[in-house]
Amino acid sequence: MVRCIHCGEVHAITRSGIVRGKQRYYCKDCKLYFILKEEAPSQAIASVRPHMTTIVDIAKALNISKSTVSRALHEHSDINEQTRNDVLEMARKLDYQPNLLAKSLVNSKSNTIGIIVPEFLTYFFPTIIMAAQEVATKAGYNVIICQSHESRKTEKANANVLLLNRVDGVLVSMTRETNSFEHFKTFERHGIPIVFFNRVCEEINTSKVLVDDYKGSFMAVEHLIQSGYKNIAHIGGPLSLQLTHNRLNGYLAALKKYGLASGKDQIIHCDLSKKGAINAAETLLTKKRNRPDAVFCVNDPVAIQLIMLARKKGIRVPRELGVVGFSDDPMAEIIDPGLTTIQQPVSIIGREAMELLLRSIQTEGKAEPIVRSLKPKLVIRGSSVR
Amino acid sequence: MVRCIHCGEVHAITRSGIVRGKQRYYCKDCKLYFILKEEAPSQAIASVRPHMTTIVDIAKALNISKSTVSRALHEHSDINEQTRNDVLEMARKLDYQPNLLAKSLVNSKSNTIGIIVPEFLTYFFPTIIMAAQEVATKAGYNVIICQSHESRKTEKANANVLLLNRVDGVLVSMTRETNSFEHFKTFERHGIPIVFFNRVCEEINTSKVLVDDYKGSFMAVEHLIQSGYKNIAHIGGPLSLQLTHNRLNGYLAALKKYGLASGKDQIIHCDLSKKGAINAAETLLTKKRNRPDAVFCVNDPVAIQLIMLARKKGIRVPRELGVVGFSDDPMAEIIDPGLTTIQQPVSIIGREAMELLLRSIQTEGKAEPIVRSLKPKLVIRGSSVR
DNA sequence: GTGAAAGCGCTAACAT
DNA sequence: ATGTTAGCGCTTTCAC
Repeated sequence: MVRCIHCGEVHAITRSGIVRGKQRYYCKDCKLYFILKEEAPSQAIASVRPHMTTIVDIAKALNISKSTVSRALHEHSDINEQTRNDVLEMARKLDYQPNLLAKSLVNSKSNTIGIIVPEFLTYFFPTIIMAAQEVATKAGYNVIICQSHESRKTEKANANVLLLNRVDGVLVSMTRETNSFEHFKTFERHGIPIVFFNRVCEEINTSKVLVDDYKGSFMAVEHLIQSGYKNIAHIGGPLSLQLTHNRLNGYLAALKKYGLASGKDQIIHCDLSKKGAINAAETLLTKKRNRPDAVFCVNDPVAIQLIMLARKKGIRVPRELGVVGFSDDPMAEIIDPGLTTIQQPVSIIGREAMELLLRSIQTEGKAEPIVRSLKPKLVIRGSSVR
Repeated sequence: MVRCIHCGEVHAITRSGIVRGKQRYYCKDCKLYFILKEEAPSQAIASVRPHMTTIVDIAKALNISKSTVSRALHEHSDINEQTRNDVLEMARKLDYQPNLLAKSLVNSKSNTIGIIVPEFLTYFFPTIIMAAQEVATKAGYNVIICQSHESRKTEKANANVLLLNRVDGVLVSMTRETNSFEHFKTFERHGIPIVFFNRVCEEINTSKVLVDDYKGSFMAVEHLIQSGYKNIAHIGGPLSLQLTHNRLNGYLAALKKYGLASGKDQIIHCDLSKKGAINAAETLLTKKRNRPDAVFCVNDPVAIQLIMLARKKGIRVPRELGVVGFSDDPMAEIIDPGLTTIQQPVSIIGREAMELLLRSIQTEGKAEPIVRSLKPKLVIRGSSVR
C-alpha cells in the first residue's frame, strides 16, 4: 500500500515506470509523480516538484511509441492523420510543454543569442537591445543580455558564460578598454558567429553595424560654424574606442574646411563617465585665455554635463557657449535649452545587427561579412543657435 | 546552402536523415524529401561545426572512464590526486568547456532565471535588472530578460518562453493591464518560484518587494502643503495597478490631515505613456476655474511632461505651479527647475527581489513568502519650493 | 506509417 | 579510487 507523499491518498496511486531502478508512482489526484525512498523519507519531498509531461507520457497514454509522438508533433509527412490528431489532443490534455533544453542538446543548437553591451542605463543600448530582441524573438531565438560594465575582465567573463551556454551567435558592443580580442576569437574558433555594433572590433573580420561617426561629427561642427561660432572645442571619448577617432576626425575636417584651427588644448578626452565629463567641462570652461565659444561633445550625456556646469557658472547657452552632442538622448529634449545633437538610427542599428547575425547563423558563416554604415541626422535645438 | 529541387527555397530546408550514404533533405514548404544528385556524402556531414571537447574526449585521451573525468572536474572526494591533476591539465589542453545544456538536462535545473518587466527604457527597470542580475550572477545563475511592453498578451507569451526554457524561477513586475493571472499560476503549478516586485499581484501568495507608495505619496503631498501650496491636484496612473491606488491614497490622506480637500476633477488618471501624461497635464493646466497651484504626479516622467508643458504655456514653476514626482529619475536632476521627487531604493528592490527568489529556489518553495516594503525618501529640488 | 534503438553531453547509483 | 550503466527528454536512423 502506497500513500501519495503529498495528499496521503491511497487509491489514486498507480505505478508509473521505474526511474533509476526505483519504482515510480503517480497520484492521479495530485497529478504528481514521486519515488519512495525508504532510507530517507524526508528526501522523498525533494522530488515533489510536479512532473512536466514528456513525449513519453503522451506515448504511454496513447499506447504508441515516442518516435511517433515526436513525428506527430513536428508535422512530419510520414504520419497518419488520425494518429497525429490523437497526439495533438493528448498533448493539449496533458499540458505538454516541449523541453527546449533537451531539444537543444540533441540539435546542438540552443536557439539562444547572446548580447554583450557595456551597460544599459542610458536609453541608447536598451533601445538597441529592444530592437534586436524583437527580431530575434520573431525568429524563435531567446536572448541573454550581458553587461560588461565597461570592464574588459567582465566582458571576458560574459563571453565565457555565453560560450558555456552554447549560444548560437553573439552581438557585441565592446567596452572602452577592450584591447585584446582573444575572448571574441574563441567564438570564431568554435564556429559561433559574432556581429559587432557601434563599438566594433577592427581586428576581426565579421559583420558590423555602425553609424557614420565621421560624417555625423562633420555635420555637427559645420552647423556650429554656420551658426557663427568661431572657437570650437571638442570633448572626446577614450582613445581606445574607434568612434572617438572617427568623431574627432570629423570635427577636425569640418574646422579645416572652413579654415578654422583647433589648438591642442581645445581637445579634451574623457572616459565617458559622469565624473570624467564634468572634469573635462570644468577644464574648458575655466580656461583663463582662449575659452571656447562652442563645444562639440562626443555624446549627449557629456554635453548635458557641460550645459549643467555652464548653467552653474552663469555662462549662458547658447549665447556665450554653443553646444552640440551626439546620439539624441531623450534628455536632449528635456534640458533647457534643448540640446542640438546628432541623431543615430538606434532601433535600426539593433535590428540590422540582429538580422546580420541571424543570416550568419543560417549560412553557417559561409556568407561574406557585411559592414553596414548608417547615416546620422542633425537635430537642431536651442543649444547651438544664437 | 541547399535549395529545394522543387521550389528553390533555401530557408525551409532541414536535414532529414541519410539515405544510402547520402544526405537527405526535407523542404517544409513543399513537404518534399529529396537527395542532392552529386554531393560527396561523407564530407558534407563531417564538416559541420568545430567540435567542442567533451568529457569523453578527455577520458579517451587519458584512457580512463568519463565518470572519473566528471568526478575529477567536480572536486569529488573519492579521486586520486594524480588523476585529478591529469584530468585538469588535459581539460585545459583541449580547451574543455562543460556543456551547461547537458548539465541542465540531467539535473532538471537550468540555472537560469527569468525576469519579466513592462519595459526597460526608463532607467527604473534597467537599474533594478542590473542589481538583480548581479546577485544572480554571483550565485551562478543566468538571466533571461523579457519585456512585456505593457501588453498582457505579450506577458503571457513571455511567461511561456520562460516555461519552455525551464527557468528555475521568475521575477515579475506586471503590465498595467494584467488582470488575470493564469500564466503566473502555471509557474506555481510546476513548482517554479515566482517573486513580484514593484507591480505586484495580490492574488498570488508569494514573496514580493515593493516600496511603501502610500507613505511616499504622503510625504510628497505633505511637503507641498508645507511649502504653502493650497490647491493640490494629482495625476495618477492606471487603476489596474496597485501602486496607483496606494499613491492616490497617500495623496488623499495628506490632504485630509491638513484639512484640505480635493475635488474629483483635481484627480486625473493617465496610462503612463508620454501622450497620456501630456493629455492629463493639458487638462489640468487649461482648467478655466480652480486651476491647481501644485500637482503631485504618479511618477517622474509624467511630472516632467507637466513641467515641459507649463514651460511652453509660460506658467512658472515653482512660483505658479509646484510639482512633485515619484521615483527620482535621472531626468529630475537635468530639468530646470530640478524636480522634487520621492526616491525609491531602486537597486535594493532588484537585489532583494532576487535574493528572495534564490531563497525560494533553494528551499523549494517550503519557506514562508516574505513581503518586503521598502522606505522611500523625499528629495527636494527646485520645483516645489517658492 | 510505426517502433526500436542510438545518441546529444552529462551526472550519479551501483558495482568492483 | 575507478569503471559500468542507466537515464535526463528529445531527434533521427534504421528496420519492418
